Amino acid sequence: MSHDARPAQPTIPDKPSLDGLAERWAQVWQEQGTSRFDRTRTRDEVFSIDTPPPTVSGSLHVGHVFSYTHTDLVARYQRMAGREVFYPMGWDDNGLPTERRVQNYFGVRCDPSLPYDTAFVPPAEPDPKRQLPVSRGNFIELCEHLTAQDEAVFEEMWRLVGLSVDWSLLYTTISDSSRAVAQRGFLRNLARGEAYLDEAPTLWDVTDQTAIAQAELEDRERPAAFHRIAFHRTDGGGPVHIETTRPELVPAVVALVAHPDDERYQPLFGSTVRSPLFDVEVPVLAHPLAEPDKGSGIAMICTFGDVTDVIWWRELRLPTRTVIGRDGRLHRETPAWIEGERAQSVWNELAGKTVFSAKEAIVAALRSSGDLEGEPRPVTHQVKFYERGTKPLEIVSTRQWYIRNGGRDEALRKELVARGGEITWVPDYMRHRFTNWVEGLNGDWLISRQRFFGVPFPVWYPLDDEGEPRHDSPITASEDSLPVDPSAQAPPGYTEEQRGAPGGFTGDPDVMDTWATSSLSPQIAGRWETDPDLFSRVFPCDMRPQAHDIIRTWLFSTVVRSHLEHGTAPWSHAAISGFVVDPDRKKMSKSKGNVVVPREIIQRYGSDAVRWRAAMSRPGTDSPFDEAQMKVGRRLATKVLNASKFVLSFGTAPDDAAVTEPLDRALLVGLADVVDTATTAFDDFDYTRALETAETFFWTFCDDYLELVKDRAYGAQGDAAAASARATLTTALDVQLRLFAPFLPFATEEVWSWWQTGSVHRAAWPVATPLRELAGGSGDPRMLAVVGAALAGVRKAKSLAKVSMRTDVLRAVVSASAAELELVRGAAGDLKGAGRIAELDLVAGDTLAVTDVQLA
RNA sequence: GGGCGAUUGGCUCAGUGGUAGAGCGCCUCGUUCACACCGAGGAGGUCACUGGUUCGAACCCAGUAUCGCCCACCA
Repeated sequence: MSHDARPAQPTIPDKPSLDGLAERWAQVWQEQGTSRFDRTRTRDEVFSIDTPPPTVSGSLHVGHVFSYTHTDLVARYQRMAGREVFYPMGWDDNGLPTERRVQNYFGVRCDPSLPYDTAFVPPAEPDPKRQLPVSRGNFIELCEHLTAQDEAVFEEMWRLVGLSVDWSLLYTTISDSSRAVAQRGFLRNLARGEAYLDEAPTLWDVTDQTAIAQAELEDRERPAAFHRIAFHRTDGGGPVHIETTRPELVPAVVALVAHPDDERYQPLFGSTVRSPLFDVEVPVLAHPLAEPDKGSGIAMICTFGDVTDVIWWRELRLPTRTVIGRDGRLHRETPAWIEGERAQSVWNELAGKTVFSAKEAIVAALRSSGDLEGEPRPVTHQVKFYERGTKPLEIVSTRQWYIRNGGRDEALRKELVARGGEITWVPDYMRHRFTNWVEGLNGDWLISRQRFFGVPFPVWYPLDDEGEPRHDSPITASEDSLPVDPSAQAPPGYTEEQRGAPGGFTGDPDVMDTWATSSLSPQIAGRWETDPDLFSRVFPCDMRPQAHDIIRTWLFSTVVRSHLEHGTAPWSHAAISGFVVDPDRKKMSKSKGNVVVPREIIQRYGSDAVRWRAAMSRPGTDSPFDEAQMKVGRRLATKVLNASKFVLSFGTAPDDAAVTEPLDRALLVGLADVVDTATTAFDDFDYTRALETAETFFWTFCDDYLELVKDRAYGAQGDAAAASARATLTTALDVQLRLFAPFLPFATEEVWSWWQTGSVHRAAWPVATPLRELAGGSGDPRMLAVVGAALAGVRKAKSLAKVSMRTDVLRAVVSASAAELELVRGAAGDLKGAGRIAELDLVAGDTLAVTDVQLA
């Protein structure tokens, strides 16, 4: 309250400006530790936020700015409301995106077989077509070098946007402590049997040459063609035609399959057929997944053309005949099951070719052998891609690490759905995305990646007498040795000389997927197991803010890890942001070229304006980018500066000044209601409603209240009436600045500095009761609206007469109901002053109207 | 195929049972005594459609259509 404040000598600029405010105040907040977390506060006093660590290898677009601003709005509110806010920032710098950026930026690629080169310097002019092979150690150094640069740019942006994070809590996902957390989490999973190694068909990206998890898939439409191909019955019957979009997989066929009820094929069940060109004998089998109305109703099962093949292969216990390698090309060697001169010569045409070229070659061969019936029939179908990839995924059989996530376990799946149910979702309907995803899982979580810049698995494998690794008995690192790098350190009980030697050991060559680390962000930020005191004060967290696109990845995997390790949901609230989409409502993406660069927008309109626009997009809702909206936010921020300057120009009232005038009391009571509404809204994470409420009131305050009382505040109605106005003005300003502080941190802090001490962001969130008390327990909140309407009537008369608003009015008549007239009468002096009305008559009427306006 | 959301003035969106709202844009006028990064006033909508419930429906129920997003084992 202004009564408590001890205003410093106000130093108000003649022409207040938004320019440069962000840079100036961001600097001050940093120096004064305005957002510093006090870790001595108890858990119930703390509001902890599990901030999304942005991927630093990309560039920030305006959607990131909006989403992170949403978090900051809540953080600033909670801090003012008295909670000690734990608000860290993290950089997600490990993983494939960083590797790709390094490959392109420096023109290199990682070759783990090379030795570390201490004198290595990256090529001066990277040749994108000819990537220079570098050792794993040099490659990782380049990753670290480039991410450090990127992170500095990100941090500068966040300061400019005004995120009130405690930068002393900054973490990176590739740091020693994050690697230790990820490895510890993994070792715990392994010890409890939740992590396991399995050799299985795996979705494989042939470009990056790594396994991919279900959560990273996306379907894309691709043109394809059905090829109708003849298989030959071994009992001498006529040909059996299958239709396939992948004729290049004919050499990988292991069976044909039709629906058990399909009468057309029932006679064939149990018999065998021979594949065209290769003459490989395969059984004809029945399985309910085969759909009679698809293609010819009978399909060839290959190892592996798609995920259905994998299911058939597994359930029908079929052999494995892989023809596509990890590089996406057909094997160079002739597979063992391909025998005979003709089969061999066909294979020679395919060997080493890409899937695309092999398809052309085999179609030509099928056509000349007469096994292709008719012409291929073009279709469009959905093909699985790695979400960051450019080529369709293949399925290859590999040994990978998995973590149980309910994908193969009904009981665990139910537990995880229940955990999701414990979380308060903002908005609530987002919980369906979570449930939907969990219930649709069809396998465990594949966490290993055949890459380099990531967290290594803290395990080694003993080598048998032939030097072959024994994957069934991994040697694990001890927790106190973490982080470890099994490619550079020997396991307990071995020496480095035994690496690779028979009877010795070999390190696990893989790294964990990014999500296997970032799913532990609460544990990383809260320093799990290395600082139990801190962890107990921040975990489980109060809030997980994030966008809706990564519910299936980051949100879900965090729930999995927390459930398995701690037996709890990781947070009480999940606040889901929407996207900023382009004006055509398409998602912004670099490839579409519709990305809005935040720096330019911030420079043009200012940080507060951009934050205002972010706050106007409600949780979970996508909103189109519209530059015109930024102007509205800028106008508000400017108005705050100018109106504040005006209010303060009246001077503050004496401490014992009483608010006596009915209009002043009405304003305070109305403001008290606004405070209640905004507080409730913020408690529900509904920052948009909090802003709208405060903003609507503020414009009424400026347009009507300020106009009505300024004469009185100057002293036109005597000292007591002036003191009442001044006390109301300063109190209302003080409260409104605090209401706006989360949204417009820079403009409000600037004004605050003119007349208050300390930061507005460490001031208390306003409460309603003192406002109502200052209003003397009375005050009719309708009064301002009614008197404002009467003033509008006078303005309208002047507007219609096309005269200045400053034109004097000789006489005006206000007609209204008795109750309304009573309200107008209470502020008649103010109304006459604001309208420049000499004589004001009040007469009874049905609805409020201003008539008989006689202009001078 | 399953799920979720949306459909209100030219645009972006509030409004969850009681006489259609805001901002932007548009039109008119004013203005340098807080604010031209300004002020005042105005025009503009049968609330996607069809039924139902109700004294009363933008709002509740059932269905339809269109759009968007998420998910799915489409050879």
